[in-house]
Amino acid sequence: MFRIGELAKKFSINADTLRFYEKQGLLCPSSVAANGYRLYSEQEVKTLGFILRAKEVGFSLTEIKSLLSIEVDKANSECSDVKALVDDKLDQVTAKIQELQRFQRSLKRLSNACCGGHESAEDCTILQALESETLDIVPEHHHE
Amino acid sequence: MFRIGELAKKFSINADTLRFYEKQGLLCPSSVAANGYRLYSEQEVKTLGFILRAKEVGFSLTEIKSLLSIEVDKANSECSDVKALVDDKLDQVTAKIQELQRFQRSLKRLSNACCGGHESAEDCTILQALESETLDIVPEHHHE
DNA sequence: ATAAACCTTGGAGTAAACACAAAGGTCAAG
DNA sequence: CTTGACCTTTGTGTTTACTCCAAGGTTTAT
Repeated sequence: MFRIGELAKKFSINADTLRFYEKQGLLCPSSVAANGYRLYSEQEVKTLGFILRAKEVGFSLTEIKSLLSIEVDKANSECSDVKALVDDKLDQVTAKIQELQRFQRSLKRLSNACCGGHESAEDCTILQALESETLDIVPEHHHE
Repeated sequence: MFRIGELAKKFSINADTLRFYEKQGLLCPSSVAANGYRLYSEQEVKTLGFILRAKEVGFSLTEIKSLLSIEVDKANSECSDVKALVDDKLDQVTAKIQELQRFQRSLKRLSNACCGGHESAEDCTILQALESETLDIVPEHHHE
């Protein structure tokens, strides 16, 4: 059995995080000692590993709670339940990537259009684009 | 001159958002009427457009504040200042995309390994992978 | 005169995932 | 017997970008 600090150290996380997960209903100690200390068994070690791996692939704590509720009651759950959670997450992640890629394209376009030198920002193409209603790059204009 | 509700409507945003931007130091009304109503001029219309376009390319309000402080003092700023903000943002966005793509790859791997059918979750490859210390897909095991 | 549709300020609430601080109990070592 | 390293609970703070609410003043239309 592990005390909270031991379990935390084992996974390089904060003991507060374990208390937080407990409050969120993700990971409860298997027992509590007479002195009030939380005690965790090998089962909780496994579950915590599960939680942290689920985090590694992008699941939120709420989603992990859903995964865990299936995990503890596998017999009454179906593959499709699990896969649905993964596929929902996949859709979310894909949508977010697409949004960020739009940002990335726009930012690259702005960056490439700008000389980035010590010239005055008065003629900066980036600022001009942000001023333009269409976010367009204004063609270079040479002063005579 | 526009009252707050008029300006909000013009840009399809909430009047509360304009008050919020004001509190954040992004957009102040050009004057206040005798009755206390905020009044916005064409200049603020332009600035609000600038703010919203900067948001469209992914800038946070804090970053937009930096952009605006350059925008209002172009003469004493350089292209390099503006480009640095864009390039910093580009790096952030790129890093975030990479993180999400790692999630995406893992999630796809999990999804593809799972039958997603009405089989019991007891043999679900997704759960097995999350249980495995290495997040590996466990090869299919047929019961005899 | 009154109702609707504005406007004001101030402050609270939301999500996410913790980190941290305060005040105090517990335990092993020296 | 005291020190230090644990542990407990409770509650607050962080970040971002709003959104909403309450209580009240103003304006416009009928």
